[in-house]
Amino acid sequence: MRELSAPKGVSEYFPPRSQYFEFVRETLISAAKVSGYQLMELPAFEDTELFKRGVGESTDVVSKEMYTFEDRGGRSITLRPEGTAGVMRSVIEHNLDKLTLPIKVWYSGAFFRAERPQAGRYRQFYQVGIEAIGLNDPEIDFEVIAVADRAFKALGLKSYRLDITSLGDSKSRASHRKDLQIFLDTLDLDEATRARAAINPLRLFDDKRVEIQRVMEKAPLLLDYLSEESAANFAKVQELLTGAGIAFTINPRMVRGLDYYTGTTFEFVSDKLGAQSGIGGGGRYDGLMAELGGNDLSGIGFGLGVDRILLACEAEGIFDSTEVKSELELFVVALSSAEKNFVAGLVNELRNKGIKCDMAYGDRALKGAMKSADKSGARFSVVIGSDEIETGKVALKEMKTGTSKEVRISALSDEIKAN
RNA sequence: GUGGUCGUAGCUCAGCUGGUAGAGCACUCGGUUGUGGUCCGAGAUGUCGCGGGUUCGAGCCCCGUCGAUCACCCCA
Repeated sequence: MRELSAPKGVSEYFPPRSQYFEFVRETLISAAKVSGYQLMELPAFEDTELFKRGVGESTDVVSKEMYTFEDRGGRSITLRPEGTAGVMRSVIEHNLDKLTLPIKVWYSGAFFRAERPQAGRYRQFYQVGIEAIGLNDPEIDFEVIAVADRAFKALGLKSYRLDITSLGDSKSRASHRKDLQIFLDTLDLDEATRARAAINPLRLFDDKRVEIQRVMEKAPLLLDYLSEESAANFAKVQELLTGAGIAFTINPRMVRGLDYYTGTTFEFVSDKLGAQSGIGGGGRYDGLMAELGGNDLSGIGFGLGVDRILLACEAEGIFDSTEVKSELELFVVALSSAEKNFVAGLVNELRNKGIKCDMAYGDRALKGAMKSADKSGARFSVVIGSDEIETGKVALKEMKTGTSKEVRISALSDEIKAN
């Protein structure tokens, strides 16, 4: 048994798999950037109060999954369990809402939830998210969903679906909640289920037990209680999605875990994963900013789970066909220890010119050095002995074909760039 | 927080009804003088998760503990 090991439930990415993680994360970020979103780099921990007020004390995330501790000044600090609340806090704090609206930002980083780990669920996990704040319009709802969809398509994902619904405005929700409560009172539910319903009656729509699902088929749906304006907005979002060729399913039984969602709400689900199949989700949040003490601006955003998306990519075999390695261009081998210094200098110079290259370290025999050249994945290799240093010419060998070509050392970088 | 399964070399695992450990892959070196990917040969590596107990004797049985994993709750 090792003395030290990683804390329970954290994900770690190291070579060679880390390159796929990086590829996934960068692809997700690119989709946000190409749509005009700008970076917001925020702290990984915040005042505990922010999440209690922002995410909602009735949620499981806040009531039992937060990493909360007291710092040396006696302040209650919490490692961020999600990204939206922190973005809102920063926008309010720095008066970003005085700028042109909407504010469009993206973020990426680690998030923390003290849950029991399982496939695709970690205590520290990675998300890429975007927020568009200060505009309540179907076209921005559509844009946000389209950013996520574009990201998934860019990765080459196929086996995923998009569920959407609308939670309407506060009036729609209030009247629905009343009717739903009356309906639930007619049911014979066990205590645990009843307790869950008391916190958020919508939760029952998401229950995995078939008995509950069957009973809930007759329950009143929030979608039928939408105000005229909400319904019109939702219809417009659907129209835009359809026009863009983005397939979706209206799922009136969809339930999200965070309290702040209103209006358009959506979820991307992969069917190649286990129980934790949600690869991203988000929605509109009308009252959040005001709740946190800012102007009453509406916003919409999403969070995408980088860990789960990586898992989904692997499950779909995407990396079998896609080349994601940032390929090393050249591997330099010194024939003997006499040429070591020359090689170190040459490699350093080539790197200055932007050539991705590496060399054989230590005192390995030529065969061993060539083996590491092979494993490095470099496109070309060069062996340098006293002859090469004397003539200034080397045999530039293309590893895949095994053929080589005589090149002047001074022309190496140009030759490699040209190929 | 609850439940199932599992914990043997770097990795994947084998180890029959208890008699003090193996395979494949990977790794290092070599197969005569400066070239990798195939092939052949040689070599190194384990307090069998940890702590107790039963036994003449435990990797194998019992208890505890830690960890991993999957599922529930919930969620990215």
